[in-house]
Amino acid sequence: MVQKNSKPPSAAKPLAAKAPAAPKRRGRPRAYEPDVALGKALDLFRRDGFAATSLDDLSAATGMNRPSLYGAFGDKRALYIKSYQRYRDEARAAMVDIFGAEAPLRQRLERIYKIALDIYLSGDSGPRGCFTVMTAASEAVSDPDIRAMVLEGLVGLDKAFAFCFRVAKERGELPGDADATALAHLASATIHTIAIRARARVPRKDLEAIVKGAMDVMCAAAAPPK
Amino acid sequence: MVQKNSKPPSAAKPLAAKAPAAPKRRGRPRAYEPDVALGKALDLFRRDGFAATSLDDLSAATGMNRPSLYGAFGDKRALYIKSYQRYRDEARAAMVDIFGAEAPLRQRLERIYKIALDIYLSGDSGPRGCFTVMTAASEAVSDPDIRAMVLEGLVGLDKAFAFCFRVAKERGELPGDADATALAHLASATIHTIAIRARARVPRKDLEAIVKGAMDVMCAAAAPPK
DNA sequence: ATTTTTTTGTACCATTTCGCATGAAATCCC
DNA sequence: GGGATTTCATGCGAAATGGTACAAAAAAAT
Repeated sequence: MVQKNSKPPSAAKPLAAKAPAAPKRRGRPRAYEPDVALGKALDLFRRDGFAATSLDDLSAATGMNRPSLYGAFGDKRALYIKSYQRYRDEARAAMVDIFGAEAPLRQRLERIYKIALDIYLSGDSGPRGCFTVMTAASEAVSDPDIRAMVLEGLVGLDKAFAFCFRVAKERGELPGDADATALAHLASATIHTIAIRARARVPRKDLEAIVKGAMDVMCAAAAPPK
Repeated sequence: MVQKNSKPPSAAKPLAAKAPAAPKRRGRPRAYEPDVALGKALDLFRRDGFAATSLDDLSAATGMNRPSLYGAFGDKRALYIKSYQRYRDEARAAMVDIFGAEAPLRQRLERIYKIALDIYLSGDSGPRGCFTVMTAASEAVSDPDIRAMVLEGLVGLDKAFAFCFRVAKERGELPGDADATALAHLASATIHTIAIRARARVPRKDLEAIVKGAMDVMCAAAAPPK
């Protein structure tokens, strides 16, 4: 029941850093690091989904006993939501720089998909896929709050890609009549398809081939076939 | 505990129709129609996934009590697999004619996506998405047999689309240097993305717009921009 | 009518699940 | 040190879960 792997989560609260070192809390010190515990919970939820992940599993994985879990995160649903928020924050953080970068379109796409593959294929017990896709496909999507988060994640990705393609058009990397929105949806669809295939244990090499083919088509308008 | 909605499943065993009417079984007649029961089970699994669907739910939905369920289909996992097989059979049957049709590429794609949307958006309690995607995203994918089925479903769709695009190339609807495999993966990806978005309750109109944009891009090579 | 065969319906079992109550433990403040 | 405060750890309990035993029921075969 002791937390191993207490790697500092790199940035618990990057902004408005109150209490940077030791806030000197009053009672018994907690035996867990909320951030790493949430990470473990996220890992479990990603692997097994909401319903198939029990509090016992979560307790074992986080090193927290059930009452501590409950006190720290609330009930299972709340923990799931917090896990999902953390996932989105991390994924967004990993991609936001690239989406806003100055590099040419093709290069940005390559970087985005590389990160996506890294995220989807990591995991000790098999590839983990995309949590947004997992959640959308699970029964959790019947929960309006969770569904709203899924929708937000989906359109957020669409918008980021659309921004990319719009910038590329302005730079002349794509012809003026290219449909940035349609290309963005295709780019998102490629994200989704590799997330799904990763879960089915399609090897990375194959996924990379799919990504490459998709990029070729999406960037094709840049170099008209004739 | 009585099965309503005993609509004839249109074709229980279309081929090799043994015992067409009354095989005169020997014991007490069963109070359920295996085909409609399996359909109900499929509906439940599609809505809630494997883990969140209990035998009580299945029993209530099928009108069969638990021992009958067990006797007819085996345990929960076996029932899930049978449900998935049925789904795949139906989806394949709905699409196979179109994939092999003589119509021009664009028209065939339109028809395929129309059917996909019909499948994914139907359901009394919300859109149901694609069972293959659902299964891939669920914990059921850790089961090797189920994973193999998922993989088969994914590559089956890829191949069907690839065939479409290859035929289109031969007919001159696409330039000779078009990458049929890459286009097929994009076509599958479009299927996947609308399945996911349907679960998030994106309205049909929006999904149709996504499909249209994707088709425009995929068929773009047919009419080179210049 | 009796037997045989198949299915139904009820009830049950062992296990798991989620959530919480309760008391012990560890730390800070005085 | 004593009290206050926060957390840990054990474990309970009610409900749900997957699966099954067993007898009654319904039909055909004899």
